[in-house]
Amino acid sequence: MRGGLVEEAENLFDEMPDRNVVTWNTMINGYFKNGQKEKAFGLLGSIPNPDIYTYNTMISGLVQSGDLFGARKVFDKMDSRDVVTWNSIIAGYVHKGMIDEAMQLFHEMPLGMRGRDTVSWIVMVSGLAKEGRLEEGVKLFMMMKESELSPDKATFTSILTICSELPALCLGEQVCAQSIKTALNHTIEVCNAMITMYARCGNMTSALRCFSSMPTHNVISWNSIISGFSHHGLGPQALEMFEEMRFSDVKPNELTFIAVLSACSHAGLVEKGKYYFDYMKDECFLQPTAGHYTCIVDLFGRFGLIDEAMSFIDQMRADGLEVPVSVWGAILGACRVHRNVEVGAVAAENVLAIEPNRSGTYMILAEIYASVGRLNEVERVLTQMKKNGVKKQPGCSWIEMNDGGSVFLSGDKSHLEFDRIVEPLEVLHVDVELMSVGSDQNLVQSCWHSG
DNA sequence: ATAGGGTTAG
Repeated sequence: MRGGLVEEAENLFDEMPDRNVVTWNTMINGYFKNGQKEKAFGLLGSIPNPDIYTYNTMISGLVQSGDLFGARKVFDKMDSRDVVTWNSIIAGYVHKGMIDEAMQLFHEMPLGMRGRDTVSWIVMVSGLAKEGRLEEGVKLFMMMKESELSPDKATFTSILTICSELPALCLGEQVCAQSIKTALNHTIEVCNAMITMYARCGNMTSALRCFSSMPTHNVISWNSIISGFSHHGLGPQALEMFEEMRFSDVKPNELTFIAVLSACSHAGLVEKGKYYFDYMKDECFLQPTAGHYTCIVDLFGRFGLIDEAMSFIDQMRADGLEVPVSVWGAILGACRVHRNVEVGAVAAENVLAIEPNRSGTYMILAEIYASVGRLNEVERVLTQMKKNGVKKQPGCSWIEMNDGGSVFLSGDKSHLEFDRIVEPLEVLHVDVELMSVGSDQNLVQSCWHSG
């Protein structure tokens, strides 16, 4: 049934001498899995004795084919629902990004023995996380622990991912400890989530320890550790891991090469970057995506090879590919660092043609003009930005500490401890300036800007 | 026997 063999399943089904409700349900599920919604409804109309599995299959099939309201109709008509019924319809709302509606159903569903279970909780926790409502996800996870349900490996995976996005090392380490208690800390999905959590919280030592202690690795494990090193500017270590991966029996995928190419970019390894790009196409038969082109253009551009980056764009066009906005963005960033006014103007024009409402593009272009003293042009760009009704949002950052949080807005000095906070920042700034003395000024600046 | 969930980039 799975591999597109619907017709064969159909024939078998038609010829079966004694079909029972399980056979019917399996057939309905198969139709949905093969995108044949109408045939599924056809069977539903002729099934002699539908049971709760039949309706649950309909709900999940409709949800997965994107028809939430069709699923809701089935849900409303049912006179007895079980926990799977509820979880399926809740997952449907989550799938559509209607998280508040999902939450309402989560509160309405029955509690107790056959009611709200681990799956119900995790659907809501991961649903909140998908919408970026990470703190609410954590709160719900805490509430789940207060109930008598114990987390399983999907729960750990999901909450560790939230920790990596916040990021929240303390909570992440607590969750790791809990997973050890339940002996789920060696399952591949939980380990992969741990690697990402440690990496994104800045602890590559623990990330590597976790990776090394895993019994087996899959492509996600490798991608997680490689991109972890890459993210921290540890290009050589990232490439070392990739070379190790080539000796394993796990095949790299598109994401592996995003990590590898951006590692080359951060480490300034132009030749290696070119080599891996060709290796990906010619040896692994992977079609480069917009993301890969962006990495390679970023690699050239960061190193000041703007002409080479531009000829790469020509090559893309010659291959009949659209030049994605991210590629022009990479060129623009390179022109800022290397003060290339001519190409910078072209890149900005191309970015603005696709995304006219991003204030950052205007600001970078103005900065490029300012850096070479063309103040009339600076004025012109800022006027154009205003004319197009684009407003620059003030920069904003926040930090949470033991006794509460603090929010900072660019230009705002109203924080009670402003002076005490700014002092070490100024020391840091002086340190960076000192670093640039006696070394290549441009290089340090490029690191600073691309931070 | 048949139905519901989780992991990798920027």
